[in-house]
Amino acid sequence: MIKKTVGGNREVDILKAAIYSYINTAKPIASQKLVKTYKLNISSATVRNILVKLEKQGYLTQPHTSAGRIPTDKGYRFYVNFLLKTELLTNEEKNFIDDAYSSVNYDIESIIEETTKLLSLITSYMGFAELPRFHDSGTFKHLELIVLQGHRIMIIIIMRSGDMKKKVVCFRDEVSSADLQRICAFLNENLEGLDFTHIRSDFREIFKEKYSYLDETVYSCVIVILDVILSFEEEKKVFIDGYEYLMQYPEFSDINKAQAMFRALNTGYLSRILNMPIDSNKGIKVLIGRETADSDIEDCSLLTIRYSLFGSPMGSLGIIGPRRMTYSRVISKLNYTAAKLSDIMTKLLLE
Amino acid sequence: MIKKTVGGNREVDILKAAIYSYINTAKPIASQKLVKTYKLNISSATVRNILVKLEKQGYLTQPHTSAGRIPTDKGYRFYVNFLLKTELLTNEEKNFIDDAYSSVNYDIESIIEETTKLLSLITSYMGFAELPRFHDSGTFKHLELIVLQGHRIMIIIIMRSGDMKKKVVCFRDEVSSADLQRICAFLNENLEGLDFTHIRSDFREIFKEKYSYLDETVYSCVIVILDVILSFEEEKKVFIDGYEYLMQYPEFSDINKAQAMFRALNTGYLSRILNMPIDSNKGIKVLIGRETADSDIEDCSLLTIRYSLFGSPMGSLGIIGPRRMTYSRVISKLNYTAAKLSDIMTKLLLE
DNA sequence: GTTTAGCACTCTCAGCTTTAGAGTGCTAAA
DNA sequence: TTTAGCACTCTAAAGCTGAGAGTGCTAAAC
Repeated sequence: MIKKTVGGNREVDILKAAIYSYINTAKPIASQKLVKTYKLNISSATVRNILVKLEKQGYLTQPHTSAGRIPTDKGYRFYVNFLLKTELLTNEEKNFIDDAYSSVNYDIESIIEETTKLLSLITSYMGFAELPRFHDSGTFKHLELIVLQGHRIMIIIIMRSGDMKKKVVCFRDEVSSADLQRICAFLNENLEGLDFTHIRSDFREIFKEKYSYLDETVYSCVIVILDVILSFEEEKKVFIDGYEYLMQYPEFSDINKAQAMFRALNTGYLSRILNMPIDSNKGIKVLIGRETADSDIEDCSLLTIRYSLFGSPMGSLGIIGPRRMTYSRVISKLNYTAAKLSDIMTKLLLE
Repeated sequence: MIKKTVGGNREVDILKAAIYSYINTAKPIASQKLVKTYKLNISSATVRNILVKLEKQGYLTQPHTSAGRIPTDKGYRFYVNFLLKTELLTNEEKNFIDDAYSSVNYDIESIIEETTKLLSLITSYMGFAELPRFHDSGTFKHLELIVLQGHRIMIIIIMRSGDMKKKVVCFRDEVSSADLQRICAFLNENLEGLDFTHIRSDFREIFKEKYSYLDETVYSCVIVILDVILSFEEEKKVFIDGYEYLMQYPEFSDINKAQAMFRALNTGYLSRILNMPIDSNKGIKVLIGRETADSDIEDCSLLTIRYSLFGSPMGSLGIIGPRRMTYSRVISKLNYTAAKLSDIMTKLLLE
């Protein structure tokens, strides 16, 4: 942490100004420019002395000897942690986001997909969002079993939210069509309206005790289906949009960097990141440069925030952009979008 | 068409060699290089004379006065139409494609998505594929109606193939839950096993006559649902994969071109193209450069081919790459992949 | 009539030099 | 502690140069 000098936090002000300037111009900032642009009442020589100090402390660096300064990861981190001012969205900006959701239909997948488009549109970075994981509020609606070739059964699960998933399983023993119909009817009757927690802890356990007398094939078939239903709780799919936006930034005019980034995103980088626990309690998690822990995207920053249903977090959304990012604007927009999405999704599930 | 000179089609040979060389090197080809590389038994001066002729006819062009020749759109077109030799796939290549499909599950959407990945992997270009449109062979399996907020009803349609679609509609008048249940049961009972053709021409018409006495609300509700079912026949979704591949080609080292291309692909270019009728009866449709009719991708070529179910075409797949493309290799691979996909999909629908 | 050798000409590309100017770090004085 | 002054460093753009790749033309050869 930077020590505040007596009579004001001049060093911090200069660091802030330097980072702010670099974010907006992508050009190293010089001592004299700092003085002029930010009307500092000190000479450029003094600023230079301070810049040397900040550089020694690791907040700034120089691309080459006689150039201005640019922020390091540590600099951005300090900026994000301590210097960021909350930037309020204008009414237009809010309306724009609201409008995007006003015409959305009641299909969770398309809402999430729409969200990624919206995110990249309003931030000009790449937007992403994952499908909700229904912890406790995903309520079972309907099961459909479809017989495919061989022993394969397609299990279709429809949630009350309108969300649905399908999976093909293959039973060891062939289950008769009549048995399947009975199993399907039985499960539909008993699971309707239950959520994951109840299906797991109540229904599944009770079934194990109560129905163990059943034919082995049928019994294990039901257990498999139940496990498939419950497995959806874990499953995630991440939508990404806005590949074209990132290329407008000078840091990606190097085609190799752009390519490396795409490669990382295509090999599941986001899923890995989103699966990590969110330790920050500030809502938004910020990964800057090397903090992304992937050399392919170390020139990027990644911001994620949870959206929630009925107040409990269900999934993440966020953006990826150049490390030099308009953090405060993006953070405000992410906050607003996440809140809006949470709102929409919650309403959607309240039939 | 190029006039064949007496005693052999030397001009055609040279055009072919020039295009072939440019495809493989991305560098303008010179008269002397042509003689040496392709062991032509004529002098470079003669070749130059021929090159001038070919240039006058519009098949070749020069980037600048004292450079070698590169093919024009017309040149590529001639190459593709008349000079292409069918290139057989090696066993390894075939096995690779087969393997990709061997582990696929029985979900149409994921098969198509997998196909796009496969296409970009085997061609090193961008792969795309659209979901099948069930013309006549899409068979209805099950309908589910879910009441959402207000007058909104989510219509879920499951096809016998395991494919499903959902749509939210809003009726003018509120339909009672009991009525909906009755409608749902009625339709499930009567539509099961019917395909689009029969639903449209037989069931829908007969229903109109036979059930016109019904309550106006219920009657129009059924018609709406039927129309939703039938509308799925038209609906398409195009999957794209392999953004990262295209950047390796020198023609896209210009970041603006890469960006323009992504922009075009993100604004529905592919859907527009795929909706156009396929006039060629050769199976593969090739659009070269300007033929793509979009200035954002005029440096690309686009190859599409239909895949089919039970022999009738159901959707398209293809690739987008630089205009300078290894056409014969790609065409073989597309042919094989489309055949394989048709095979898999057809088997999948044969319950 | 066609082909070819020969040659002057054109154009690019990579490398080099030059120059302007942006910006620094240091020093010594305020 | 701050600042003016200045020498120094480095970049980026512009201009220059020579090598070489390749052409088109011409006149002779086949």
